[in-house]
Amino acid sequence: MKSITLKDVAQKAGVGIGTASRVLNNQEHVSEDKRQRVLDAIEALNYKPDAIARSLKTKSTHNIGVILNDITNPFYSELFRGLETEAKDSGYSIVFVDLFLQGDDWIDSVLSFYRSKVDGIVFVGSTVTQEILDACSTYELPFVYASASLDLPQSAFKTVYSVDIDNDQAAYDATKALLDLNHKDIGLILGHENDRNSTYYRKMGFERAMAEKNVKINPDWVLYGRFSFESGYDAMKDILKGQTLPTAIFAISDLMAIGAAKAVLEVGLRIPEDISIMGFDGIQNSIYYYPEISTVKQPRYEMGLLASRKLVDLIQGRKVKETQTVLDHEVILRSSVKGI
Amino acid sequence: MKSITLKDVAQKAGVGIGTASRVLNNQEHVSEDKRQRVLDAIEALNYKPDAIARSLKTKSTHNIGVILNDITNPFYSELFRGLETEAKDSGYSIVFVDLFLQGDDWIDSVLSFYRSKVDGIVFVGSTVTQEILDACSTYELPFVYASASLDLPQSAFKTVYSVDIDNDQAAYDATKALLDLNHKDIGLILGHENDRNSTYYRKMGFERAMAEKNVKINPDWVLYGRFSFESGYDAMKDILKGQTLPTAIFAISDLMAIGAAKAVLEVGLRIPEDISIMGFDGIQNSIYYYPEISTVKQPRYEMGLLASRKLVDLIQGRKVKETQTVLDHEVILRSSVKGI
DNA sequence: GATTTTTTTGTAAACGTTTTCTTGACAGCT
DNA sequence: AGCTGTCAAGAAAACGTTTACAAAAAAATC
Repeated sequence: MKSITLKDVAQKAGVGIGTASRVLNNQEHVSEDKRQRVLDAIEALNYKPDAIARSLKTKSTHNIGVILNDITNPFYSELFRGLETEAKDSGYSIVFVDLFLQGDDWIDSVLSFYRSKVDGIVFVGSTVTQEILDACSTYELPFVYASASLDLPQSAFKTVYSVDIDNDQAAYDATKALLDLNHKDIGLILGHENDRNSTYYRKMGFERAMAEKNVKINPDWVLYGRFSFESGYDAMKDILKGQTLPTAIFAISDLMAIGAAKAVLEVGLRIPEDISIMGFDGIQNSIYYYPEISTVKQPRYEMGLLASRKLVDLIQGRKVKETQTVLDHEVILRSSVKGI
Repeated sequence: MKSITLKDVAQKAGVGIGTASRVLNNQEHVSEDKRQRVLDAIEALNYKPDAIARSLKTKSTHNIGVILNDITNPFYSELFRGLETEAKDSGYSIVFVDLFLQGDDWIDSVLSFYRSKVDGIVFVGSTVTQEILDACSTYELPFVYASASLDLPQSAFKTVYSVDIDNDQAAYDATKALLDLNHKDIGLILGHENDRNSTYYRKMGFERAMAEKNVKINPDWVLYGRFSFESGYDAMKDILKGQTLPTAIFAISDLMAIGAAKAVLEVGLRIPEDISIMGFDGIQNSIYYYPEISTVKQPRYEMGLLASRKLVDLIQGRKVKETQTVLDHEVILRSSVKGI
């Protein structure tokens, strides 16, 4: 079963292969007469151009590589949806890698993307490191960061395109919301300990808000997790073992907030009467928990969409207006939080 | 910046391009001497073979297309993880399409996969239709269904490879568990109404268990949702409006079960004292809800893994032992359920 | 009507591999 | 020494496009 090529089309239409190609990519310099003949032939033979052969010539696969750490985390899957939809609309396909089970080796994935010849890469939720920058630069791969913080000397930033919220400010706002409700004993559940990404900046925002009101931070109530249900649950268990308890918990992911909430309820304490819970991300889940989890909502779909759009602009050599896009966040108070 | 090709390598090594290629794909018939020279040249030049050019010759991209309906649904994202990991381990990359926002047009995606020349396709959660079968057959694309039911005359099945649980039996078992706890007034929250996929079979299992115990089904308590939190919540709201209430709810996804649970708690009823809740899928979420949601656990990671493995076997022309693989499910009773 | 300019067209050369052929070398036989 | 068979290796064709180039045709100019 031989597949039909452009040569067949040209033959059938009685034109040269060059002309057929020009019609296919509707370029100029072809008479109306022949154009129609070629179009008819394409139709008649049900010809579909071979993307591989085309890529070989044009050096463009119309594939975008996406690397992220945990597609199972609703925040990422919702962001990813934005990415995918927008990419599709621009005529690009997504080649996907989840690093969760494959060691956190971002560089290796970049290499593998280079080998498979994607047109560009979106890094989701990764810290920007010099190493990654270098890799992308040697391979001449355009790239965009989504939901990622920039852990580099300011000078290196110029070339780095990203879409994110202001994590410091967002955490500040959330903490402030709790403080405004007269909470002073606030626990903090963070992400990965050595992470210079969101964990780092949200911690800063928390500390800033606390300092501003001259509220002491109890180090026993500041714990590190891994953004997951489980880690939030475990962290809260630890806190609950202590002599004194906080009146509010700020977990920097909704998943951890839900895990923490479960731990609270399990020991017979009430939310929000005994302990208020504040999450982060604004995933669907947070509304459907009972009680509803207060949160800092990130525009995750839009974040993915913009990252995609930015990368496509970069790939196609269009001028990109903003290098770093900072989207708005929103503190949403729900029944998991009450004042004292 | 010119990229280095095999020709450069051959030149540097002082051999013909054919020999260089043979070394690259470590084939036979090349002397140890030259082999080493070529290897050195590859190393020295940091040569990376061009996947596109290779694909053009070999007619194989080492890409696998995956189509699913909602990556945001944890059941799918967890299954997807299995898929992705296993594919990667076999040297394949995943090209991903989520149909959620793009109309449920599976055929269109098949066409687009054909154009982009994937080596095979995994359909996740789709009903097997003749249309899809035909499309894959005309395009000569190997494919595997994961978590999908087969809505076709038996004769057509022979060619269809799939990995799933026995949905009818699983729903039967879950229902039976409730019946064994003396529940008789059981509500059922299903998926999409006209779906001939899991909704259909799980409904059958439910009815079978009820019939077996001669328990009447109250049609007011049988509602259709869309597998999401929201639809479960809405369905439960409807049920709660009625004069009489069921003592147990069986929702055929954990997301809907959680949505339903929220509706129950919201009106001041208790779980499980007033109403027991049973979900389906066994996602992480179900454990971290409070109270913990009982469920029918599907081996979703394994399901993805096996689907991947099966497809790769198919692509590489290996003999595949089972056409239809049926994995074990497990009814897990947790605190959302109690007897009466 | 001859010349120039512009447009259309087909041919052929890429793109970077794999693979088929052919040749050459070398060893193992009589 | 001649013959045969095996193996190594280079040259060249192929994969299906795009595109540069040159030739031909058409249109425009004088």
